[in-house]
Amino acid sequence: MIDPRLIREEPDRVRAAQAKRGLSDEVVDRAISADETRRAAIAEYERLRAEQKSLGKQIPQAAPEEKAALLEQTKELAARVKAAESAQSEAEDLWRSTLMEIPNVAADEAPAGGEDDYRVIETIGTAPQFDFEPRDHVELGQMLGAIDLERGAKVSGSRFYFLTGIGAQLELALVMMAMDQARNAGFTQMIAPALVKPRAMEGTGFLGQAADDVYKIEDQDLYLVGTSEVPLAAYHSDEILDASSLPLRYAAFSSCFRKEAGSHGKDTRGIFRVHWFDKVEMFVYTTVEESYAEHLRLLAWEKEFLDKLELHYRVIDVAAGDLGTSAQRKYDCEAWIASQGRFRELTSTSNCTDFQTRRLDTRGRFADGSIGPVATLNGTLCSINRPIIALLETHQQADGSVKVPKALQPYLGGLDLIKPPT
RNA sequence: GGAGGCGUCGCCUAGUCCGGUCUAUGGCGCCCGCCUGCUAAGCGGGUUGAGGGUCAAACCUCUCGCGGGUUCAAAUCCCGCCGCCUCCGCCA
Repeated sequence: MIDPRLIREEPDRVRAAQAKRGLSDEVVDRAISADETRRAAIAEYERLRAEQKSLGKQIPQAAPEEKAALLEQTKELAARVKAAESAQSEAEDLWRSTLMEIPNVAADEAPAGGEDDYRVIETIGTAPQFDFEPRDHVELGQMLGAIDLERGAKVSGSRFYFLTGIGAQLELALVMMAMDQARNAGFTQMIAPALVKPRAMEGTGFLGQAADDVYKIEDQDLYLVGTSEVPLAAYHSDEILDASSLPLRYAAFSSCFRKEAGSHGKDTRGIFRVHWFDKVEMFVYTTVEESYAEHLRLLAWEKEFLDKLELHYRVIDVAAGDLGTSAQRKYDCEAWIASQGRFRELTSTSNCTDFQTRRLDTRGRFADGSIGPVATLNGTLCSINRPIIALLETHQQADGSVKVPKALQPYLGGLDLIKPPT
């Protein structure tokens, strides 16, 4: 949720932000009028309620002959208070739900426009050159006994898979490498629940435009998370954090589930776009002022991880219209996927400023004793599947074997070359 | 899943049976001040959060796990839910 004061004090800034994302600004006018209605309703209710309270106080001391008249009066007033109260809460609900429709105000620096309007910030390394016909990860995964797609489909349906043998080892190695890196950088390691209550989903902004992508548990008020950003953002909900403890840096491992509705026919081959995968995610609580610098640090940690995997990748500044509800700015790291001849998203880091914390009621108590908003940021450290794809395709050899990047070798028991099982 | 107990302003706690003066008691911690060469002790004051209102204030409203109900009036009575604890059952 954006700062309600923005609507009242700088509505034009919000209108401009909507336009930058390619959204209509009529919601701004609705929010302004909902705010006015709400404040009028509050004033009316509070006026009646104050009257009711003061009359109520007179009743115990009232002389018996006055009592009946007083009771009559207060009884009538009670009905009006009740009506005013429900009018007030109705106005409050409308105001809140209108505000909730408004996504975070994109950073001035974020490019305007949609998915294709990103700006390339930098490109690292060069595309691998092969003196043979390179295989894609599906073929390599099969040759190496690492990925079993047929049985994944048999057991769970399309966009499911088993990681087998060296594939399973690769996941564990990547997870450990990511977790070690995070811990060394001062993150607290976490294993987070993959099922959450509506509050957590709503609070992180995933029940808005992304709702179609979210699995809901039948007959229960629980959702499967698409990222551990969700449980981590809700982790400190309803809390006031001591600002001197900031930044709070968490690195969580969890499974992630996505319906991938609306992407039928897209990336159907292999394990690039799947309904379930595991991920190590960085999540930070910090001050709004520090969040911009922290965002660059998260990006640096993502790059460090990709560097260790010796991948060719680029960093893009995602355009406003493609930011998602909560983000103020987002950088994606896209690795070169040889079989596709293009860069594809492997990791992503977002600065959500105080958008999520406002919804989830997480605040900070600062050195001067004041209480105010704090910011959240998230960043993928390792999304497992896609790094495996990039790894296999980038480091493949003519015979189908795959070189293991130096940094990953210790996590595979010193293995430097993955060979097809004999 | 069954039975019982509990949930009060950072922590502990009084109040709940018997509704109104609860504007929620006291202690700890914390903050400010006084005092004392320093420190400690002592003394005095402050200390939930949100919203409305205002130039700022004053002031007002809400907040005793959450939601509803009864009532002129609810921490207190009634109903539902959630969480925690104990025991039993089941289970990885």
